[in-house]
Amino acid sequence: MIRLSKLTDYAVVVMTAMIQGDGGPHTAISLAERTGLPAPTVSKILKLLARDGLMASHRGATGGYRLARAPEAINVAQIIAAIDGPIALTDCVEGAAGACGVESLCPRRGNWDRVNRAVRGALESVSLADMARPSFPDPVLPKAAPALSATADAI
Amino acid sequence: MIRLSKLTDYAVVVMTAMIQGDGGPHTAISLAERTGLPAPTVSKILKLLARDGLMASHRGATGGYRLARAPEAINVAQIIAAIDGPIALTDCVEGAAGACGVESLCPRRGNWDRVNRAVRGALESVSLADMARPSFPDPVLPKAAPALSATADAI
DNA sequence: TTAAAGGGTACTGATTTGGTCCGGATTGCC
DNA sequence: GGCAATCCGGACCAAATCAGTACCCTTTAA
Repeated sequence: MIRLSKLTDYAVVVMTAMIQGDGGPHTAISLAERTGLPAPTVSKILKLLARDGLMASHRGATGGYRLARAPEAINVAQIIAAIDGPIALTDCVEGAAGACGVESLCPRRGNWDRVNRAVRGALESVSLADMARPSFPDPVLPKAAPALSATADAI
Repeated sequence: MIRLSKLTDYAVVVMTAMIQGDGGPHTAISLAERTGLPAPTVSKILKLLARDGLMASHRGATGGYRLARAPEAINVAQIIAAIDGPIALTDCVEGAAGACGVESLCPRRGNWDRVNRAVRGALESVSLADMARPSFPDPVLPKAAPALSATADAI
């Protein structure tokens, strides 16, 4: 499976929890309590998100975090980039010559880039607001197959 | 970054090498020599691909592997599925209740599924033939500046 | 019958990741 | 204006996962 770091999953949980709260700043502790995640982990996630400008942090006694933008203006690709770094499927694009071994086959690098772009576009099309919206009854999903999500995941 | 296993990358290299050879069966050894990859690793990859029906294996003294289908009929999603298993970004869809912690936030699970479908569609749209085709207008930049590729990878 | 080649299993090492801790900075309160 | 409480920031450490390797068995053509 394509592994998306667990931290990224947690990040969506934390950000969703912030949307559901009031507009005031949220402390790492309060978010940890509400999500059930360990406090240091939440703190780490918030730090990464703030570094990439997705969060606005305020220090001091009455400090805390709050979303830098509206949930509709934040997409999944940005969250993944903040936690896991740039979205790329292979490290062949890193520029490391030794990793490839045979350069004659390396032109496929351009094709990997095309795949990366496609995946990135798919991730950018989903906003944080979409993730927060329950939408569980599947009213809008086109082909859905709701209860069979496990089956749907298999290729 | 979204980590795609290195084995999958190697699988594309090996399959590309098979296309470039003649129609006859390829042994794991010969493919290892041509790609520069370690022989046991190539053997492991070929075994996985054969198990999923992407390769046709022939045992015995003059045996070897050959593509089960035309390169146009094999897409990247199938290769990933053969090596890494089903394509899913999070293990929240696995059905493990303990992993989520708070069930009230779990409705986002349905949204992750939508993201998974989008990514899967992007991967299915690229065939092995596409990956083998150079399609590299700029053959110059074998190992160019790492800074360039890094910029291209950034969102 | 022999040799060559795929198929399977188990083990080891390394890389990545998740989790934890401590120091520095800021602000409200006395 | 000083103090103390609170919170952010970076660094460190342990565990899990994964890539890679090696060995042995089965199968099949020569």
